[in-house]
Amino acid sequence: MVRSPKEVNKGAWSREEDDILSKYVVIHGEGKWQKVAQNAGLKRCGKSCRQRWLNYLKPGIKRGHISTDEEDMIIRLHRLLGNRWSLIAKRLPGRTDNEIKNYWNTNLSKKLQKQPTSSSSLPSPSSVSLRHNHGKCGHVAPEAPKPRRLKAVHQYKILEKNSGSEYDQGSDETSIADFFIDFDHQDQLMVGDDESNSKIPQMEDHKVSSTNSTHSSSSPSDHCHLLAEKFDPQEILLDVELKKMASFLGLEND
DNA sequence: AAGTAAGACAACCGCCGAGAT
DNA sequence: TATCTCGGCGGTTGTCTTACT
Repeated sequence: MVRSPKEVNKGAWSREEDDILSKYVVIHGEGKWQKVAQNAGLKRCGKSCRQRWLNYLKPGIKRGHISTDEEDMIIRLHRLLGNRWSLIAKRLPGRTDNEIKNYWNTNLSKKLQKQPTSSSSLPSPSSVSLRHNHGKCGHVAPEAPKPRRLKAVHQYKILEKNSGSEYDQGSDETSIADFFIDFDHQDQLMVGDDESNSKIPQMEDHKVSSTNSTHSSSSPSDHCHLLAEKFDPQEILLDVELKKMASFLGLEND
């Protein structure tokens, strides 16, 4: 019998698999997911292991019942950031991008669509539309520019070339939409991670220890601090833009 | 009670960037 | 410098559950 050398399980994870993965990661730590899958004896691809761990098994993950506070936060952040679920998730300790994404697609997008188009009708960076296949839930409109991860370093280099002048001259008039299309907030928002980033309000009611434990303060963070310094003028600008946007959206009180 | 539609969510897929070699 | 590998991300799909007829 000829069998493919790699037998890979698909579909729902069993409790046994969860146990194996949890124990392995607790002992050996995260990372090298391909090896995790191999060494732990899981017939799963590395990606699958990573996703399972990050979304369900990792300590500190909150599941179910998204509070109104959290919901409100998701809505606001989505207005600002679009479908940047990972970024949004960073603002909601214990929540995963996948969960927020699902929650948005199944609940919030519809809820917002039902709402009158007065205050909350500003097209978000990636405007909400009905899912096309079954008309089930909202997704990015086909014509909307796909949110793509851009390179912070790239932006930083551009800024450096222009001595930071590109964005502090006349950019006040830049439309919010253009701003989102031309300039990606994500990486700047990520700079300095949660603790140092206060451009967007963060849920205060929980401090999840795991977020601290995963925050390495070695060389990568040095790099981040460096970037944060380089980005300073822009961060100020970002703050201004966010305030403008908040004002535009009637969210000044944030 | 059975069948069907809609909802909810877990998981997969493909793309991309960063780092290693 | 080019290529490869890994990890991260967002979009999409599959499946199970619930509501409705």
